[in-house]
This record gives sequence, C-alpha cells and structure tokens, in this order.
Amino acid sequence: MVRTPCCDKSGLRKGTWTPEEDRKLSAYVTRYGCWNWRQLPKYAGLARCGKSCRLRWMNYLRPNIKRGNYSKEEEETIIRLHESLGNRWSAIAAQLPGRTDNEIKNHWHTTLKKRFKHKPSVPKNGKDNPRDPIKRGTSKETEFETKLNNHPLINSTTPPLILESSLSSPQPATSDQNSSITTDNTIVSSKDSVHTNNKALLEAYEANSGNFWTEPFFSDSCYMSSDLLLPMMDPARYEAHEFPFLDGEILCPFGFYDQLQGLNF
DNA sequence: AAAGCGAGCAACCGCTTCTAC
DNA sequence: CGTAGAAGCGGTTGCTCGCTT
Repeated sequence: MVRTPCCDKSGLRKGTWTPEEDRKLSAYVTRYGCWNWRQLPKYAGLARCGKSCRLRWMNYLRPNIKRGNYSKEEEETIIRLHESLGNRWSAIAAQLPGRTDNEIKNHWHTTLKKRFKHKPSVPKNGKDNPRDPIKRGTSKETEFETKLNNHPLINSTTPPLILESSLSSPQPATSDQNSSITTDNTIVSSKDSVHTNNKALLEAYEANSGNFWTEPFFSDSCYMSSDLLLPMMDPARYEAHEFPFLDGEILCPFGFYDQLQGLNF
C-alpha cells in the first residue's frame, strides 16, 4: 500500500515547539477542534506536519494533563498494568487520567524499569503478535475493555483512577514537590508550569465570561464531536488565504489570546 | 570555571489499524 | 472486497539541563 509521507519535507519546521507555535495550536484546537490533523496546521498558520501538531496537543497542550512527579499510587498502577498489558502505553495511560502514553513510557524507561529490573515481566499481550486485535486500543475493543476492567490486577482494591484516590486517600508523592488541585480534581505538581498556567487561564476565562465548561468553543475539543463544530464554521471550506480566523484572530473576540500570551510556555 | 557525563523528556519515525469510498 | 488516506501507537533519537570532576 502506498503511504503518503507524514511530512512535506519542504519548509516544515521540526524540533522543539516555540511558545508562539504552542499558542497558535492551542488557540486553533480549542476553537475548532481537531477536525483533521493533516489539514489543521495549514489553517492554524503552523509550518508543522499534522502528526507533529497532534503529538504536541495530545502530550503537552491538551487540557487536564497532569505533569510532574508520579505518586506512589500512579507508579504502582503503571507497574501492575505493565505486568498485565506489556508495552501498551496508551492502554496504561487510559487508566491514569491526566497522564499521556508518551510520559508514562518515558517514566517507565527512565525510572520504573530500573527499579524493577530484577523481575522482568512477561506481558500477556506482548509484542510477539502485533496483529492481535486485543493489543490495540480501538473503537471496537469492547470485549478487550471488558476483560481489562474485570482484570483482577486492574480491578483491584487499589483504584486505578488516581483522580479520586488521590483526594480521598492521599499518598505521599515520590518527591517533595507541592501539589495543587485543579478544577477537575486532579493533582498537579507545582513544577507543572504549563498545566498550572492553563488552569489559571481557564479560571481567568471563567471569571470573565461565565461558565467555561458550558461554552462550546472553549470546552475540551477532544471530547467534542467535530460534527458540533464544523456546521458552525468549517475551516476546510476556506482556502488558507481567505480563512477568516487565522492565528491570533481566532480568540481575540474573547480576550483569550491576550491571556494566552501571558503564559510561560 | 569549564568540560564531561548521564538522566530525563520532547519530539520524530515508521509501522499498524481504522475508516471512508 | 480492495484501496487510499488519516489517525494512533510504540520504539527510538537527540537535545537540554543538572551534577560531578
């Protein structure tokens, strides 16, 4: 099968994202959602491939991302899940709200793997059969999810959902960093400048314009069907040069962009 | 103070899977 | 059913920063 290159090698930026690029991507996805990752950078005014935009949004800019040090509960959950699932980082991340697969993967390789080197795990659903349908997180994996949720390791007395458990039975974090509670009751590290800033930003917006969570343009676009967005304003209908809400204009009507510029990305 | 080194993390790459036609 | 395009995933790379010498 012919595979289209993920990146047009001519003129597309690579490497670390700049604060300006972050602002553009945040503003665009918050406003219009991720309707098409490949087309999105064109309309958002970004010289990036869609894949890069998606990764940046999913792993860094998305709201409610929990960053910083892992709690003991989180680490135990990762270890348990890794024993049962193997390197299925997205499936593991699904049990740790606020954590991304990339972050969990990094944490495993940098910290947990060394700590548990002495007892190598034998994943039940390891890499030996990559085509095994239960290995991937898909929209049709209800059977697997049922098994997963009923798995004794996962459905154990230790709740996999750190959100609630962190509050009801606070565990000492693996570091001495201070934590704060976000609007969705997640615990975040004080080092988490981006998330903390996002929280401040969201609160600022809420204070200015009422209930943030009832404002469709600003709710987490990942949980909003693109069908709800596109009929209102479908950027794909416009050519890049005539699309009416590029870059900073996207959020200016709400004073949102000015607040974004105050972030220390 | 400067160089070397290693850990941590952000981002890239290539592959698989999903979905629309 | 086959094909093509898009999305998602996991492995890997390479940069940054802090620590040590």
